[in-house]
Amino acid sequence: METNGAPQRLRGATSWLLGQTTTHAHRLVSDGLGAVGARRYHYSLMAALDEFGPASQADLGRRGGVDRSDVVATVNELADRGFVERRPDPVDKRRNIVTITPSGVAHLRDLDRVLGQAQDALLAPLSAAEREELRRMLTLVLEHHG
Amino acid sequence: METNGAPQRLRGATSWLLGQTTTHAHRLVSDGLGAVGARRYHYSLMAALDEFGPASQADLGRRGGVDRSDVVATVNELADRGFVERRPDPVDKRRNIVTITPSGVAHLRDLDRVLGQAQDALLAPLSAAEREELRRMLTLVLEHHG
DNA sequence: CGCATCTCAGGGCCACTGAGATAC
DNA sequence: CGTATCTCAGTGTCCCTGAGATGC
Repeated sequence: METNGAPQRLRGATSWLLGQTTTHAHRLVSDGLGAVGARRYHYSLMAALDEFGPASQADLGRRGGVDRSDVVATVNELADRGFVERRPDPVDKRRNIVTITPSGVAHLRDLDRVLGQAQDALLAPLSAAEREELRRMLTLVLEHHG
Repeated sequence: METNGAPQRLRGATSWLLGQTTTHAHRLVSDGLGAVGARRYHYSLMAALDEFGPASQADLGRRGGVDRSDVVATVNELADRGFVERRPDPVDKRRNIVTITPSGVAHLRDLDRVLGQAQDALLAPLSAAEREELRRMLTLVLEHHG
């Protein structure tokens, strides 16, 4: 990632800077998650389950920002490893209710630790105040487009 | 992109915010570029050519942050559309020298305009001072990891 | 009926790896 | 010899679309 020698056009473009920064973030996060056999979708879905409780796959995808189509495969993987359970909703037979297991909760805590480390590594050159300011600005942008 | 209802774990994680913001940036940029038949790699390589002049494909990839393998396909596409020329280096026969054409320069200006609009749309909720601060912090992070 | 859900198949972009041929 | 370049083939993640089957 040769950012120092990059063209001025790119170095001055915030959208490019965002992309490059996210590439670093992806690498740090994916490496960390990969070391415990996980991917980003795993974390998104388990975090949503942990915070909001059992949910249908459609709700799960909406809350975690994961596409309906990818929810299927991700829940398959999580269920294979015993981190979630998928069972039909007795009330609405279209739905599968997904529940996080105790083993899944433990795994989620591992992922929290891994992601915390990745984030510290990523934002190392920023002070605590700067990190908060960055978080605030990104949130502002997201809310504007949400 | 249901960011408002997302789990607190995600909303508070800068790496996730970065990813979400970049997703929006990607969409805006890709839509804009797609409307003129381009992709991000096209812009990276042509910007590098315009700023640094003709270069071998390896140098081009390093400057534009594009993998050696993707440079080949991208230069193919750009050459097919007449935006760059690829000819063997008479001095070092391993190399292909890639040159941007006048038509390529004109196309690059189109892309500049398109990307400027995309960036304005992305950063709409931020003041000029905030945008500069964001740019500064991202640059800081990139330099730290570069 | 319209609408939602789950599932499968597949595409597109981006980032990358490995290997081979060629030339320095 | 080791190193560098170009090219091709292929992998993996993420994000998305379309369509079918089922049930509300």
